[in-house]
Amino acid sequence: MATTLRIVEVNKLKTACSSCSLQELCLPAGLSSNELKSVDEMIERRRTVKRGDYLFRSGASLHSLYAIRSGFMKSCVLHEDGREQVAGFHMMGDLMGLDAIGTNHHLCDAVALEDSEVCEIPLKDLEELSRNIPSLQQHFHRIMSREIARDYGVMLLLGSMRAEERLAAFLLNLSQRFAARGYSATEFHLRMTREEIGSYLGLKLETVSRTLSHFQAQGVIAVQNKHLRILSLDNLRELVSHHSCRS
Amino acid sequence: MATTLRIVEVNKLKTACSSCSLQELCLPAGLSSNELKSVDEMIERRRTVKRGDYLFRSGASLHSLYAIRSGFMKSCVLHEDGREQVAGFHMMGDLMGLDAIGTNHHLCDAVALEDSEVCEIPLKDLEELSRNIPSLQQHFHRIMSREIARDYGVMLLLGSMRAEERLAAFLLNLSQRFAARGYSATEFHLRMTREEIGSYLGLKLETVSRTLSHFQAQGVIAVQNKHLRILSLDNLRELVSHHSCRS
DNA sequence: GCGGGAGTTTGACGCAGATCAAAACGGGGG
DNA sequence: CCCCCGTTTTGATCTGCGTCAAACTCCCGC
Repeated sequence: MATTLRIVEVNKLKTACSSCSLQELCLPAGLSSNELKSVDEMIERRRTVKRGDYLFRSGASLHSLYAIRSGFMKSCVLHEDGREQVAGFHMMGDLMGLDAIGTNHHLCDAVALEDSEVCEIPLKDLEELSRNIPSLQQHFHRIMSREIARDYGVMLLLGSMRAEERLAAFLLNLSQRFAARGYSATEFHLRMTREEIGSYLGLKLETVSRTLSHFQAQGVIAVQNKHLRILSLDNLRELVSHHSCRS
Repeated sequence: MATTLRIVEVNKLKTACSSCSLQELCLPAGLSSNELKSVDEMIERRRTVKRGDYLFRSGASLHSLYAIRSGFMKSCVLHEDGREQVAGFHMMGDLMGLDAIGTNHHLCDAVALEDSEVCEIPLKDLEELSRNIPSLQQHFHRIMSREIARDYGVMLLLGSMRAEERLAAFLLNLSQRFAARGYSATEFHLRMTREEIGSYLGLKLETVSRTLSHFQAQGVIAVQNKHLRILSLDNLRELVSHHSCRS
């Protein structure tokens, strides 16, 4: 009996927000331990998504938001004629599904780029809970707002940067996000293909490949297949703005 | 005395949500008349913004969100090197400032493209009120989510459409939004310059001008300066997808 | 009504990045 | 361990849109 109990406890611990290393990045950031418990109880279940599988599809009705616990995902917007565009790459601590609240239907696909784990957060419960916990409400609003801010950044990138700048900005963004999660800011695996990078950046895969080669020739980065090492963050930062602008 | 009272009442009526024609589009959509009254009391003040003036500037700290009551505005994201990009055009019923909640600082400029009136909504009050009125909370979330959805659409446009498609999509979007507000879907004034359209669409003003001329030559629209008439919504819709794709 | 500056149109030309093609690489499954 | 297919790299060529330039139009203030 005691043994059984302990096992249950351990299992709970393994997946509870209160023991999750992403606590401070994720939805429950800044909550008291009591509040954390409420959030914990709200999580419907943890779900694993195998590489290549869909977490949700465009058009599906919204059940829950998903907090990424581990892994790496992309979201793709679809155009009726079949064109698709990567709208974002998502990693641990990110919340997915925010675009679906407005219509109750997802308007992008979410696909795992490596085996991933997500926490399923029923929207209704989140709304109810955030009515009772002001700091949760506030943090949820901040998360949505940050997504809007991120999108503005992407619009700036797509609308007014040249290929080199886009790619440099993209690498810097990944670097920052890995660093914020305790990983190296200068050395990481690109989980996505060149084509997916290109789609996200509004470029063709050949251009992505050429530009990476070019950065390597300049000594700014070292790429070998999906493995990337940034040799000079400063040079990369310069590349984002100091190259012959076009507007 | 009675006269004075009546004048006050009339003034109040003129600006109260309960008598505002945008009720159903704006923040208080779907509220009971009692709830409407609470929202009304929350509005700090109405403010007018003259053409060319800033409603808020990038970097300024967030005080309030702004609901547009009348007029037309643009929001511009700034790049450190001076480049700027129009991130959106906003009209009556739209809520501005959502991007600032995440950091408490605005990250875009909001500029009036014609004399405009806005309702100032202190974020703190909105958060408090939406804790007590679930349908307000829900609608606020929907509004934020719709902004994210809109941004995804712009990303798709900037990342994978050619010039003609972008412009056609832009005109259709304006058309829908005017129609939703009770104006003509096929005839309206372009409040912004060709350069601003170009900035929003990731094109140069010359390309915007040429493309408009081209649409006119095809008989899809009639433009004269800022006055635009759509001759065939269907043709315009075809232009969005059916032109030689590039991905 | 007239002058001037901002906004728009149109043409000629150039270039960044798309497209086409083909070879090289790499890693997952049998 | 090897084979195969998806991914990546690199080169050659093409093209849509940017750039530069000049003329035209429309307001708005005087």
